[in-house]
Amino acid sequence: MGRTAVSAEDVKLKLVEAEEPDEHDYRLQEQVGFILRKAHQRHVSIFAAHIADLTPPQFAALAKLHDVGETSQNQLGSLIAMDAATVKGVIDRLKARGLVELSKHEVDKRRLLVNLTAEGRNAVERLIPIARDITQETLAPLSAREAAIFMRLLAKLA
Amino acid sequence: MGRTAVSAEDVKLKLVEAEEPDEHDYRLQEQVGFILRKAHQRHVSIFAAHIADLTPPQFAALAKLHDVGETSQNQLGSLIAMDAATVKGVIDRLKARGLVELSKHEVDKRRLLVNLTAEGRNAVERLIPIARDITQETLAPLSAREAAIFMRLLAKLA
DNA sequence: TTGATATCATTTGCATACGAATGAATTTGA
DNA sequence: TCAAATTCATTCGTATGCAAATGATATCAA
Repeated sequence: MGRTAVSAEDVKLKLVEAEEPDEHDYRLQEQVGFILRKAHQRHVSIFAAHIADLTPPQFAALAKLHDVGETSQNQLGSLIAMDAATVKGVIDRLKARGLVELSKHEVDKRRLLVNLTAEGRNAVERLIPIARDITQETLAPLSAREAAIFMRLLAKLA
Repeated sequence: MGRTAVSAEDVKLKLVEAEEPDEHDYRLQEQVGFILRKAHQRHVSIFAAHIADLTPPQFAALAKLHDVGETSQNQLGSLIAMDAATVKGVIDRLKARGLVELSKHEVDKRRLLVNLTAEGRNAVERLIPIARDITQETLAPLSAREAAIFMRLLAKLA
């Protein structure tokens, strides 16, 4: 058989077939959201291996309180990227363990002030060096140069 | 006053003071875990804005089932980085909505096979283009070049 | 001043996420 | 072969994480 006429139909069919892999071929493992979730999971796991009795959000609350001192619950939440409902649970648990204490704002009666207790302060100061190790271990798969680039780009995303 | 004797005590004191900022100055906002958590939060929020009736883990389960076909619940879990307890909840909810169906493995009676229903398959195929948009929007703060670098480094971390 | 808005906190409901314990079924190895 | 170890799935308990509704208080504006 020699040359055969190529109809518009054939061309269309060919194009559709060529598009098909692009259309259906969705690689979950390459999507940023999926990998972000896995990287976060890995970090939480490293954190737990070093600090067994606090979660990352709990430590974040303590570290931020250590940094800024007394604040309202909501204000603290916005400093550590937690909504009101979430921060309440975290603070409740820290309070139950004696690491923070709560008091009412004298002037604005809506506000609930949060403070580190002496024990909470000791805990943060003891844990900060360990937290640095956790950061290091999390970034360990990257060279120093790569880690610096990664942190810059990650910050742009967050 | 002219030159004063400098004791070993003074030098030590000076060193301790110099270390202090390094010791206590822990910048939560610069720690990889904290930013990773925020980046993940942002992604979930973008996802929810585009796909209101499924969560990222639910979509991950559907997309992976679409990719690999029938698998056991645990196997699916390992493919999408979910432990057995978590994947069970996700699959239960997808089943309740008619997007997946379950059956027993003929040979290995321990296994629970998971499959897309016709409705589930339609849903995934409809959503995949939207999921691509979500990936794009998540990476939008980065240039194409930066995004490529970021994905390479993120994959190393996860 | 007072009525509308906004802010702070709480509660409820739902959805991951994971450790630990348990039970059923399968595989391994002595 | 058969006891030990492993795998698959379920359940329980605890901890984020967020939307939505609610109540109390504060601020703003007409």
